[in-house]
Amino acid sequence: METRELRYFVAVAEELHFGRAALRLGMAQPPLSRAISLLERRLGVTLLERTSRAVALTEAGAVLLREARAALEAVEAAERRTRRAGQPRPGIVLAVKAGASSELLAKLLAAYEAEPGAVPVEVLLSGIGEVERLLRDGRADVALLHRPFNSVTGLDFEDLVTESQVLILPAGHPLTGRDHVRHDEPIDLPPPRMMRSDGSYPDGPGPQVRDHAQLFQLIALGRTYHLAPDSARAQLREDVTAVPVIGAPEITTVIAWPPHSRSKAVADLVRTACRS
Amino acid sequence: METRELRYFVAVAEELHFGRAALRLGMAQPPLSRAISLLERRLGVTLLERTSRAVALTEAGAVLLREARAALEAVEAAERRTRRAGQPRPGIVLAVKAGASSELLAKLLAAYEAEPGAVPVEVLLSGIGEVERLLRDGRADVALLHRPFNSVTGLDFEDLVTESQVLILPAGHPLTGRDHVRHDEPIDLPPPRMMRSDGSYPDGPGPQVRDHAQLFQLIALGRTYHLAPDSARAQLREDVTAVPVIGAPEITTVIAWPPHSRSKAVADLVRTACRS
DNA sequence: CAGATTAATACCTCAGCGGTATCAATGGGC
DNA sequence: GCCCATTGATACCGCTGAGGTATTAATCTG
Repeated sequence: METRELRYFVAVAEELHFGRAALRLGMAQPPLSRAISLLERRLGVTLLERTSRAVALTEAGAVLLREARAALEAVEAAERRTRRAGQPRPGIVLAVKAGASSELLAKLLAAYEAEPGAVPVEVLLSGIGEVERLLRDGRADVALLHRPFNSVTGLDFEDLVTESQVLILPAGHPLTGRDHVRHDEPIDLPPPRMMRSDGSYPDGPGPQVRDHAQLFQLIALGRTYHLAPDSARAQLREDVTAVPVIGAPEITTVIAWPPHSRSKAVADLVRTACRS
Repeated sequence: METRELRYFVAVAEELHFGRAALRLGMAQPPLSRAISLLERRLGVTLLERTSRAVALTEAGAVLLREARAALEAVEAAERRTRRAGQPRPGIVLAVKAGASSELLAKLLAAYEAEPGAVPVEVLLSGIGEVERLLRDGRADVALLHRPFNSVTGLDFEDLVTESQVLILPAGHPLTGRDHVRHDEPIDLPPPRMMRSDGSYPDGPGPQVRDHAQLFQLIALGRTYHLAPDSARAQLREDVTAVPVIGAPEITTVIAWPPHSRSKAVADLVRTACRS
């Protein structure tokens, strides 16, 4: 199977419409139809159930959609990482969830840069829930993220620090008088609805949130709240307040990397991180 | 990048010889040379350092070799899993290290088959160190393996049972009189040299071993020893003996699966395994 | 220095990929 | 119930580009 075929199939499977998929791929509909049916013939499997009015995925088609996405990400990753490695002075890209502990990051970078053989580290501040994708598709080589919030599925990782959680509330909120809240206490604010990596938002009450700046703005305006690791207190704005939460699962900051890409630079950075 | 280009590059990078690589790919040498240099031009990166006598990988070439192998495995996995899913009665393939606990396996299979909606499970007994590869390239959907012996790098897994280790020795060996040995005690036999997945063997003393049957044969002959989980005692031959080891790391049998492929059947099997 | 080895270049052929025109099937509106 | 819009499939054509053969250029060896 060629990546071209996979790209075609993913487009059709996502659009469930040959015309729109062809448009998205910048080609005409007939060759796309032909390519898909050729793919089906070669695999010996029906991927799409089509009537002349509608297209639906078969069971096998759903499997291929999942697998093809993963495979295409791996190919993209190969391309990106090779391009980076070919640069005159290749560095590594460290993805960090915007809003993660900046002291930890600063300490890590300082410690690594003091290492012999350190290469330039480009820090990529990434949006909510985007870090895993960056690692998988090769835009980043290594990342700091938070368990259990971020999924480390398919990644290698080492624990760095474990912290308790704090509840971040508007200044002057009734709960800010308390010295702690229990994790199961009801809060009279709706939870934020964080943007997913595909740009959609979960359903429910509460404001839609695209990034951390917006989140804190909304907290300050009294529209929502947020749970964060304890270290976030150091970088809070004046108009929001943190209250420790007891009974909530602890948050572990981990350093993660894609399983097979253990370049020396990544290995060094990981080792440095684990020592400090 | 197309998978064809990746296959070409991997062949050249492994052979470090355009002629042999072309032979392996079933094509002539000139179009292969051209394809590789076109790939380099498109990536804007030199992948191979060639003189008219020899070919060597550049730094970037080494990166692409690693990444391309992973990407090609993902594409192969997509193809295999889709083919399987398109079968009239698609089942799942469970890879088990030959020599792993057969009681656990039997119990798991029995429990799963009693589940509503269970699909046929094909058990694939696989060689030493081969299980991870089977999962990654789509020949298996889920596997039983042993931490920390098998690496679960890039896989999702759940712990099943944890056991202590036993030392497996020829019947009549002096240590078999003892009721335990310490993990750091010297043994007057050489360790077995297990075949690696690429067919090579580690250096050192001790016999080369291809599979478990051969291993136990060699133990019975007094040529080597073996460390195994406690449950292995149930399936020992008459002519070998197990002695508990104390102080050694425990062996955990885990059920593992590739991170993104959570089909319902795999999820059911995993849930069943964790409950029992 | 001659010959062997090996990658690159020149040139040719044709498979197959994509485009346009059209058909066939289906569902909705009146 | 009939017509038309919608949508995927088919037919056919043109051209890009992948692969083959012949040859050259460069380098190592005896």
